[in-house]
Amino acid sequence: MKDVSANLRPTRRIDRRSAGVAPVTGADVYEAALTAFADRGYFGTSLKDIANAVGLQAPSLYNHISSKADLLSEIVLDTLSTVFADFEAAVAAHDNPVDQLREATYVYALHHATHRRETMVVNQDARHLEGKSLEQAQDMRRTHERDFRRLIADGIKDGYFQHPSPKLASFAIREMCVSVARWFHDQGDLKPEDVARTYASQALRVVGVTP
Amino acid sequence: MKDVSANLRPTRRIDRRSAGVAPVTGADVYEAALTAFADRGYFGTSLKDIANAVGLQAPSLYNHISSKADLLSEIVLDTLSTVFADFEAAVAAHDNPVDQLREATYVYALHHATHRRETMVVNQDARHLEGKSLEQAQDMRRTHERDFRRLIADGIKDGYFQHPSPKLASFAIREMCVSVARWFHDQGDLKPEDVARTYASQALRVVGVTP
DNA sequence: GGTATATACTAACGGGCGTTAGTTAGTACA
DNA sequence: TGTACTAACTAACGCCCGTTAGTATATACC
Repeated sequence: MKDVSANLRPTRRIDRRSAGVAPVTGADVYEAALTAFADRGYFGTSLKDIANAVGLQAPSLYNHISSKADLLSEIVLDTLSTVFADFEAAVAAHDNPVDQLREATYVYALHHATHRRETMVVNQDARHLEGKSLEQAQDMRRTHERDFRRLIADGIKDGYFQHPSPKLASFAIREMCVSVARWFHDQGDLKPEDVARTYASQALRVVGVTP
Repeated sequence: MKDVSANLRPTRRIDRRSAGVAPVTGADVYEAALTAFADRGYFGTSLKDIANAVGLQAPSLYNHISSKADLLSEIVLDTLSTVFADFEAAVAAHDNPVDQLREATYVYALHHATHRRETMVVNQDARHLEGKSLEQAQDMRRTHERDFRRLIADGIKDGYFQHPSPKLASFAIREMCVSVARWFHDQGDLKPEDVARTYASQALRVVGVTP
């Protein structure tokens, strides 16, 4: 590049370094990927999309990430482990199935309202993980599913709940919470806590508990 | 191609026409696309994947389809219009909100159990439609959503249901049905009708109706 | 002031994508 | 037997993808 007039031509793309702009961080990239993946899906998002969202050229992303797949697995595994930890804490905080289910549903619904993008990516794109990341994600999901169902099955067995099928009750309750991420919007009239409270009471209704 | 020994070399790909195999139909392609899209998503599926599934080379698909996008829009619009028609019929068949909601939930859950692939594609990939197809899909979805919510709102207003929010009740009921497509399997112990019946009664419980 | 490091850039690679063009094999019918 | 049509094939196009290589700029520290 010997063109000395380069810095005079306005058609030239500006170089982020010469523009006095703060450098992009790994967190910025993570954030942009989150938004893009949630919006258009993992395969519907290119690295160029993500780079443009943070004001970089695509190859510059590699100063912050190790691959596109790694970005996805970070999002999915972070989210799943948080969700699972929340569930365990909710159950441990109470000593009867009614309060345990109410609290577990509350934190599950709440998380899907307060972390819409993360949970949408988990539910849409976790299947596109590969290798060890996929296994880890599947393990966490299975464990959460098993424990949630067991909570309901025990509640039925001990007479707290009335329902013909722990399996169906568990799927229904969990999946109605999951879908909160699909329609909830912060600027609406409802606060995440309102939604979570209503969903917790819906969960109890599903298993036959009426206040 | 002047190689006269071509028909002697076993490494050569067989030509479907010379193999005495029945020709592929448009329905075959539709079916294969359905399975692939449901499994790996629209962007996760290549035309080569679909072609291989029916035993063709990718360009041969164009004897049966007009484009990949068209294949998606056909699946999505077919499914949405069926689902919406089912809902209308269910409501029209009864004259009180309790029976209407029970029936509407029953057919909605049933369709998600009996047409898993179709409904999964709708819910995962309808957003990737473009132009008029996207608008049509959004319109149908919005109408269904509005009518479902209105059914619940009216039921609350007239004292049949008890629930603080028609919006939340409607989302919860609809989305728990949608998710049936995600876990239901035909070879399990439950029949689609069993699941639908249980979900219908769960829906009534959500709005405070106890049998 | 010199050097190391982090962060950015451009150029380019190999590969897969959806799609089009042009050709060939089998079938139905005059 | 000749002709038209359907359904298949191969070849190839232009484009975008994720990623790597190599280079430049700004900053932090000695």
